[in-house]
Amino acid sequence: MQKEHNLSKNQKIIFDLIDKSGGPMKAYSILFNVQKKGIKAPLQVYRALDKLVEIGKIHKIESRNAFIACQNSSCQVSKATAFSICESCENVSEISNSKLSKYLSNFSDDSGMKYSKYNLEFFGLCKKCKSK
Amino acid sequence: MQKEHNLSKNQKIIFDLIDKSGGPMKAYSILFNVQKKGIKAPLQVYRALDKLVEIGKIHKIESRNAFIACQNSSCQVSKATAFSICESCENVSEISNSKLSKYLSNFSDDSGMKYSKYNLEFFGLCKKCKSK
DNA sequence: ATATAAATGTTATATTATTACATAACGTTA
DNA sequence: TAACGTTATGTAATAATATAACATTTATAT
Repeated sequence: MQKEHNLSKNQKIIFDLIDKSGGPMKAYSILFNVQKKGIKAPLQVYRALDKLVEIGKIHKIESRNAFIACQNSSCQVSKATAFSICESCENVSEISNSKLSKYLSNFSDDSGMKYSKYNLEFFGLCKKCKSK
Repeated sequence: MQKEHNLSKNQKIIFDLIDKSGGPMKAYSILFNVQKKGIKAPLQVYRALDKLVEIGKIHKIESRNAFIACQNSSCQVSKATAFSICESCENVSEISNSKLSKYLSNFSDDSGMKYSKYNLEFFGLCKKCKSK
């Protein structure tokens, strides 16, 4: 069970925006969209994003410098994330596949390193783009 | 068998630097280091980096905005990459584990999307940092 | 030789993210 | 409720990462 976090004002505004957008959003696009709500500076956005990432409400798509709302209600606070990214339309969706997450969470190689976190990004063409 | 690529002058200079460094390097640190060799502008660095990534001689560590020489002689031109990253000392190494790469290369979910590429980054503490 | 593609050089600028510092709101517990 | 510590906010400046646009040169393949 995930801990309830009471989002602050800025955190709520920014989370709602990302969540409603249904896809990944970039920090300065978020900034532009929330200026009418009084959030005027990049740092205000980045601080909210940092917190939202920390508590697992959003994830950063590293290869795109963009942020997406967590689509996985049982998300383990961003410790194990996987995304599929269409290289044509840039659609992103979160993969929740228990076999995959088990496999990766338990993965260990011969380095003797124990991994506490991973992020996986798959790339390809989505159905729509493939059929064009 | 990997195709031989004849690196251009700038590409060679930049690849050699990254390769000799033994770890990930950031673009502007590369720029600083090659200025004595006549490479003066960011774009010259980024162009060489783009090409080196394209042909699989280096990989980008997305979560760190850094570039590392491919440590895997049989690397499939950057279509399938996995790294382990120490969150304390920032040491990065490329994971080459055939089971893992087979598993991920063949992975497909119920989206009907066929993935042509993936990048996986594991995070944790390396042996040295763990024992501190 | 000549056409074509690839690489280079240069300037300017766009995009992404953080530092530093001051203030306000919130939550606890004495 | 007052005092304290923590978290969040506001604001300005700047650092770090990356690309656009354009001119020229070098390499490669007929």
